[in-house]
Amino acid sequence: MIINRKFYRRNTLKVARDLLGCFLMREYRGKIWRAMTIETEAYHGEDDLACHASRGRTPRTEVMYGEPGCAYVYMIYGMYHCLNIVTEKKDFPAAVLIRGAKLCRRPTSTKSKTSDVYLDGPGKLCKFLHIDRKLNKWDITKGEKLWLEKGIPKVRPSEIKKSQRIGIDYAQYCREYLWRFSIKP
DNA sequence: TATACGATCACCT
DNA sequence: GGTGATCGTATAC
Repeated sequence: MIINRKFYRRNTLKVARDLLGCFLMREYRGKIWRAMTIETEAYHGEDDLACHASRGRTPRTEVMYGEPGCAYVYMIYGMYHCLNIVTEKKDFPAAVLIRGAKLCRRPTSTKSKTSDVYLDGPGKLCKFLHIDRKLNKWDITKGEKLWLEKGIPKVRPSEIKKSQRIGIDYAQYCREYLWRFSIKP
């Protein structure tokens, strides 16, 4: 079931947690890839010094102020892209960074062993799924090119690990927020 | 116009 | 543990 806009128009931390165990779907050149989200981070509002919108509305951050359920894709370090999902009501800047996912593949042998491919890291994830700036501002509630589907069963709170966000040492006290969520192995 | 640096990763020691 | 690749963005001039 495709996740609708109402799901994203909620508190960013809740969306970040609830996106764990969901399926990230990517349609590219006639193929559809499916990956289970296993790690996310929340970036919430102008008061969050780690959030790109902490310096206000700019051409780059504009998408985060728009309707929830859109993709915010930006280039980082000149060589990687990061995929975020815009959350909260219009005009409140927030997004969930998809940091990691597990590709769903068919068994490789008759012993029914699956070959798990981990897209661990936002840059690697985007590279594999061919996600780049062309998908910035893309509406991910349409079920085309890029969207998310509900995971079954839902991940239980006891299976979710909280920790500090990565690579935001500049964010002062905000670096201590436990806004990184991952599924315990 | 110029410059500093980053929501990363691969590779090195 | 550390560093280089590489360029869009924000900020300063």
